[in-house]
Amino acid sequence: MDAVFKALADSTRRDLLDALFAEDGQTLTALEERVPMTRFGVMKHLKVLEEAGLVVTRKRGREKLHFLNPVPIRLIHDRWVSKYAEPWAAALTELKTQLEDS
Amino acid sequence: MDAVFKALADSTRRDLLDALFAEDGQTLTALEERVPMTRFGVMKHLKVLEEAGLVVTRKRGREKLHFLNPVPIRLIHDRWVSKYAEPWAAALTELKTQLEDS
DNA sequence: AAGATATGTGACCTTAAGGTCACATGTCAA
DNA sequence: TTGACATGTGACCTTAAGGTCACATATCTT
Repeated sequence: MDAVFKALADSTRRDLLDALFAEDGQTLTALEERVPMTRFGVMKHLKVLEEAGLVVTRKRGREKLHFLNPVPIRLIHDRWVSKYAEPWAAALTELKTQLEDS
Repeated sequence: MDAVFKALADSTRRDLLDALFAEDGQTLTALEERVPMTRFGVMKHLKVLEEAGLVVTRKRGREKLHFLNPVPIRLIHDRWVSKYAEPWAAALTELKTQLEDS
């Protein structure tokens, strides 16, 4: 899970995930144009995302297609974010209840 | 928001947030004991967390009390995580519906 | 077969992150 | 008011992250 957090820490990588969210299965060359960086930088970032399980790939001839895998984000949501986000929602609910009672 | 992602990227900092989640308002010396590191390392991490808005502090005499602020995590949940997590939930719901229909 | 296209690898550079320490400041308590 | 306690600051070191490039390999196309 640490690898996922670390992967999400870089804005370029989050942009790449956004690009794949908008259009899945893109090739390296296609992704390169979405980001102000050379092909090699993008490759490194994609490797980090892949090793974190956030991106999964498939080769088609000489091309490498990149697909978004939302499962790790989902896991972080369930096992981490919700822990901090839910008490907030609970507090709001309680506040709402108190307001309605008054 | 980038600062929040970067702050969450380090496991020591996540441990510190956990410690504050378990017991809010802890002092630096108290937090130091929860983590295998000198006081100075903890100070740096707390500074990062504070600058990201994840921790808010109050001074009481010579002590500095640290409080967890869940709002940035909530924002990341709403503006980022949910984007990737919800389609997954939607897919599960759809699958569930299809199974029930068959 | 040959050139164009798509991706891979390793070396390399620069900067910043993570961590420690010597030293300094502020505050409490007897 | 002196010593113990809590925190702050700046210098310093080491490692890794982010990025580029020269070069190599694989694949398509004609």
